[in-house]
Amino acid sequence: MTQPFLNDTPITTASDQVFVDMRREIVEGSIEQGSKISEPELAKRYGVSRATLREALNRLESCYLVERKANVGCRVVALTAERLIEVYQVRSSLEGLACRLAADNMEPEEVKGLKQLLNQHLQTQRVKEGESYYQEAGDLDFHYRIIKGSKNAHLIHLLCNELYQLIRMYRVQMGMVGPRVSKAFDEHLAIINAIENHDGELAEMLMKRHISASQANIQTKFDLLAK
Amino acid sequence: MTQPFLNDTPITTASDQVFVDMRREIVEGSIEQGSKISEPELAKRYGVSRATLREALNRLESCYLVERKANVGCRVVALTAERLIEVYQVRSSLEGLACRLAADNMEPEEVKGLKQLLNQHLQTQRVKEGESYYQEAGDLDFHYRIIKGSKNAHLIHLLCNELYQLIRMYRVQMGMVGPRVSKAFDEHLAIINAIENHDGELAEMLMKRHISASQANIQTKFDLLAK
DNA sequence: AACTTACCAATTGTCGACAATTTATATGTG
DNA sequence: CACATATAAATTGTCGACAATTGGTAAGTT
Repeated sequence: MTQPFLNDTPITTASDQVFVDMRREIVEGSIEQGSKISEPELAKRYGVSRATLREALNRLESCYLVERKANVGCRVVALTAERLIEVYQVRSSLEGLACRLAADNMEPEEVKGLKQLLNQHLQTQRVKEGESYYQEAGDLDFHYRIIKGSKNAHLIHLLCNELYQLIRMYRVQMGMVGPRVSKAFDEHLAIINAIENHDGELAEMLMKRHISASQANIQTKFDLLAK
Repeated sequence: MTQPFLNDTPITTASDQVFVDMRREIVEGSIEQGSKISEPELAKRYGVSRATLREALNRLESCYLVERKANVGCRVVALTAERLIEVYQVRSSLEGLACRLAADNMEPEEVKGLKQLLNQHLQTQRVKEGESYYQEAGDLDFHYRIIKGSKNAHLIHLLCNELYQLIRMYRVQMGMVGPRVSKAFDEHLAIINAIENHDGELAEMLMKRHISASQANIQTKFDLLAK
């Protein structure tokens, strides 16, 4: 399976490696959300100089995982309910656009691959009940392929390289509850059909709705924490 | 008048200054589009070390004005017709969203200010025929205020700090032709009315259409160059 | 005890130098 | 002469050290 949203760009330089490593740690939560980042400490930990670490921090800032203040320093982004809403409003709009474009621009074999992915997804889901990892990766791959199907390089970059890391962070750290899985499957199916019929308007609407449902799901976690 | 999209964040550090200076030069074209950037050369020119310059280059990359390749270097973005389409598809989607949100979230006095701006715009336009600078700034300010009126911090950052510099670059270097001015005024007026009536759906649609018209206008320039 | 001020430690910003990589030039071979 | 190879120059990536700024601590005043 393609590894979605884990950046297919080759890791050539040392700061690339630090960037990828830190990104993973932040998304997965082993570097805690909202925590302050000490440049000397992390530079030592990754075995690089501060210059290299700062290069990585800049890249992390570009994908919204850390926030910087001049002469003060860096903090890991905090996962708040407010930010979730803001980010998902943007995501819904952009991925709706991607889906509409995909309905026009996806190649037949790409659509075919998408269908195969969904079948595979279905089988995996049946066999491994409760095991959420594969479902997670499968869902990401689904979105990933549609975004790429838009053939809009700017949009692809914006979603895959910049925004999706933060979305993954919410999903990984807040988690997804169970009953959503089968519903998501049906929604994915409907979206594929719309794309196959080149019905961009419908595809966009279905994708937006699908993402809204996903948002509501995560929102639940915040509501539970607040009570 | 508020200076839209020229970043209200205070300039504290040296790399801030270089970033702002270079940004202006790139947007205005005095650093040519598509040209290679030599770090040693520019560092000397701005009187800073390469580390400081590279910090600025990272920020410029975040707002899509330069592109980087590992071990190769930096190039100023090239203004192509394809990219224009891609960027404006994204802009239309996001600013449509902003406009819809603004219809719900703008304070009455903000709407009032928007109307005043439009009146001011009208007068300026009558007095200074052909003088496109004020019209340009006025139009940017108009969009700027609506985006801020969305009250979505992530969206505001995305549009004002990241995307709009590239859009300004197209506008400044490709230019806007004449007859569009008065039409744009009418379109602005219709958008304000929709916002005032809290008709988000209509406001979004009008904004998208307004931006499409703007795109078509710039597209004309490319078509002229191609013949 | 509360508040201000001065100092100190720690952190970030910036610099110049070195190492690694790429690009251009020159040399050699079919 | 075209092409591949090797060498050299230039550029980017990385490092360690110093300067500037910030946040906290302690001393001092009312």
